[in-house]
Amino acid sequence: MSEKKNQELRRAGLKITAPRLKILHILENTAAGHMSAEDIYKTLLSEGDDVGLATVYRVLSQFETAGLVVRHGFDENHAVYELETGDHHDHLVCQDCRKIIEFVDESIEVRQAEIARKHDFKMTSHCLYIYGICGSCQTDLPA
Amino acid sequence: MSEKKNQELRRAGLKITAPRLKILHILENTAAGHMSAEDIYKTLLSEGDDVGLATVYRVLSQFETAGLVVRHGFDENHAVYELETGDHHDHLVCQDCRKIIEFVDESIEVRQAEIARKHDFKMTSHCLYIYGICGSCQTDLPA
DNA sequence: GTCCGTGCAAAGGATTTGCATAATC
DNA sequence: GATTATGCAAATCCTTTGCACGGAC
Repeated sequence: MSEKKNQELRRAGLKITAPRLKILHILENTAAGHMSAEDIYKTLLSEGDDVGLATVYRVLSQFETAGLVVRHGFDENHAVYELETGDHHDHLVCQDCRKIIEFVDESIEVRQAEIARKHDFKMTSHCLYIYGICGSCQTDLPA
Repeated sequence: MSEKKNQELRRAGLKITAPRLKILHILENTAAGHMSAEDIYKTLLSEGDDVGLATVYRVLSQFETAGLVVRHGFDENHAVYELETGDHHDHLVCQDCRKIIEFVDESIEVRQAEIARKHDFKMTSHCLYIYGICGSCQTDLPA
């Protein structure tokens, strides 16, 4: 059943272990889409799994190196991770509820490449974060 | 002579003190344009000034609150600051020499506003980092 | 003189690392 | 059975905070 996950790990050159499978599973099933190491650790604990926080960090780091997950620094104080799905996208971040919405805008992508070229930069990656207040939080705000 | 700096501090509601004037001076005269607290601390020490690192952090934090400087998180591990000049701009970051180039692209700005609106977000700020290798570092790279 | 600012050292939070044990292949 | 993973605790890095003293107004 989780044969797919086993393959993903093997492909990444990592042994199949319980912590790795569980973390992969959590990342695949999170509603939030983006989780911090601490979030994942708490989820594991709440599911009765005995995994150390250090292991969570180690596994996430290995996953990142293997290209299974992408790490983001929306928040200065802690990193969040999401599964690498192959499609690049940028993020809208609600500063109130921390909700994250992904989007892709081709014209921005094109302009970025032009800007890098104009400045003689060989672009390796880029990230665009738009911070704001999402619709539901605007509604919830005190009048 | 540094009467201009005195005014900036007063306007920010901060008393005129040696550490504040010195840090303002360093930020105004840095070639790099963007410095970390540690960078500023080391610069102070190298100039023979006896200022504590904690003070550097405190002053930068006050300056940020006062709108005198802007803080950036290019690097996950430490914040960098630059003087607030009033004009918004985004950044190209060389991953090799850490050089930072500022740029503004009106069409990207416009698209961002549209995207926020489309998702019913009230945009408060945004940041776009393009990471890559700058021209001179490309040349310096081993063949 | 009062209040704010500073230096130092200690505290804090996120992340990493050392080491002995335990699991995978 | 050899090698890689894990858990725990200690260590690190950047940044913040508590406190007593010194300086700005």
